[in-house]
Amino acid sequence: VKASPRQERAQATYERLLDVAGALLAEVGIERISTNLICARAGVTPPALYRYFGDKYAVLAALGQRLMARQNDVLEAWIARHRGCGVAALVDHIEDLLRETAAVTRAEPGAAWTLRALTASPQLAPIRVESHRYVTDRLVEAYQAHLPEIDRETLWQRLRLAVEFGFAADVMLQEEERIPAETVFALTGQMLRGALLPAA
Amino acid sequence: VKASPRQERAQATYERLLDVAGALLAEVGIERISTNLICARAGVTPPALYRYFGDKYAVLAALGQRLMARQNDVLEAWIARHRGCGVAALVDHIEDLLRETAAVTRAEPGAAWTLRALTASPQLAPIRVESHRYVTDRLVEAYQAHLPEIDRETLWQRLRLAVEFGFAADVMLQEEERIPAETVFALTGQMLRGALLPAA
DNA sequence: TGTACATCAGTGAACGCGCGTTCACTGATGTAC
DNA sequence: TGTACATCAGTGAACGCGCGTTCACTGATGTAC
Repeated sequence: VKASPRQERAQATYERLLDVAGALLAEVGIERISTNLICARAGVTPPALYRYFGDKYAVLAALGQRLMARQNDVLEAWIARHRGCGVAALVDHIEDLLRETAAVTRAEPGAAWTLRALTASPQLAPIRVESHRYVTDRLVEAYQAHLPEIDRETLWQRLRLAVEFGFAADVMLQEEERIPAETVFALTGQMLRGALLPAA
Repeated sequence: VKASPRQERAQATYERLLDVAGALLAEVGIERISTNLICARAGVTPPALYRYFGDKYAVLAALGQRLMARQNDVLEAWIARHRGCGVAALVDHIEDLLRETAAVTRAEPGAAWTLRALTASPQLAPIRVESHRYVTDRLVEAYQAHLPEIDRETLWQRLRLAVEFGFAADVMLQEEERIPAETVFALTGQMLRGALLPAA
């Protein structure tokens, strides 16, 4: 039964703790990050952290959820933008979605490492899987509206894999500087279209 | 300056330490695994571990390298099998490569988690990137032989992304039971072909 | 084939340190009258 | 507008535990003659 931040100062502390946690994931990794380290960097004492988070994993979970929520906002906006334009628009503008999602990841220093940590920890992995499934559901919804004749499960599977690859590309961006970001978007978009068009 | 195992017993101990480390990565994750825990599970005392490994990361690095070496063996065999058959064979049999690589991952209990840990730790990530680049180089070599007219860098970038997605699919296999393995292979193969054929 | 010695492969026990977490408390902010 | 009180947001200091790692040593295996 943890408190949620009610006052402005508290809200700032809460967000700062998450920001610091993300930065530390990038610096020392999930295997070396610690609550004491997060607190020290954030300029608060440990009990301040435990006021808002039940334990260490709750911090990382909240960090991951905050990041994925921001990415989902991008997704919702993208879907809303192309929903009325037929399935061709949804397929043609995949690159936009990749680019905008990548912008969210790039904006936060430790975002890519947060996503990686979310994959690597057995304790956190379900959070990521759940989010990817949610994203897939929303995409299925958007596509199915224009393609009532397609088997829903088939569409789900194709989009689920597309989501996985989309995030894989996102996370690879900063890691492989031998491929320009725009090339990654273009190639990934091309691949995903290849998997979606036969269904469409 | 660490010893390498010379006698049979030592070799067995060395391999057992890596096996246990992989299993523990799956059970407790990279953020909770410890040398003491590995040793206890392997039935040896800590100095036995430090006889062969300089520190904790050396264990995980060796584990990752052993796994990726096994996957690379599969790759070499696959390339050798299709090298003489023209580029169509290389493109058509991508699913075989995915299937055989996945078999290696499935054979070892913690293999998928080893790959995830290798991505999530800033200390270990370079090992994985290097291996993926190596795999890409070998593939470029194989493809380029049949396609001398293609820009080598373009080919490299396409294959690099294909490698990333191949491993992403591999790691997703056990995590997303809503997609059958064969469907993952088929869809992934289809996507990768989509990115390779325009170049070919 | 047997023995002496060198090398290899471990054990037993502990070290200092930082971990995750908690207790009892103080200071800051909001609210009622 | 000022004061009394409730609630919120932190601090200071420490806890026990397991971490990564090491020292000095013993037991097992290989080798030379």
